[in-house]
Amino acid sequence: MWRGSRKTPGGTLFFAVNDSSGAIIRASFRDEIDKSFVLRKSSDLHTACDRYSDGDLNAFDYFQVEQSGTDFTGAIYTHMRKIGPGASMTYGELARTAGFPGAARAVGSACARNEIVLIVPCHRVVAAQGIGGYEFGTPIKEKLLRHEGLDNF
DNA sequence: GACGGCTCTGGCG
DNA sequence: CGCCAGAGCCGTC
Repeated sequence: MWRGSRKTPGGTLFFAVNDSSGAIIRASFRDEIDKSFVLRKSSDLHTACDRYSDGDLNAFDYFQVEQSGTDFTGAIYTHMRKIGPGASMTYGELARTAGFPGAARAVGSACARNEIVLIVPCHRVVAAQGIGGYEFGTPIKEKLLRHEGLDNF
């Protein structure tokens, strides 16, 4: 495992990657990565962050992710990654799309437990009435959405 | 049981 | 319209 960090429009993103699989296992706007992991200052993920910041909003598309969870959260995260940049979906819509109609609230919980922020774009999931909540504060969520071209929040 | 990044309805101004 | 209870709803711990 190795770790790294890079500045993004949402603040500094701290991440961890599994070197055997190459998959991202953690990404957060808080520095909560295991310090025993080797620190890397550059990688394709670092460059992807730079590209994303420069406007290449699909820069994370190719990256593999590994995240523990249940069948439910797995389905939610999978369908979450299908929400393209510049788009958004409500908690209820995502629930229905993933095959769990009526589970809007549970989707909120799944978003809150997402351990690979930004790459798994939980910030694109909004409430039916407004922007909805965010683990690191709605201002950051708003900045990200704005960066992706959604000014209506 | 209890608790969340929810949602819809109904009332009130 | 907008704002504020109230009451369901669903998966987790």
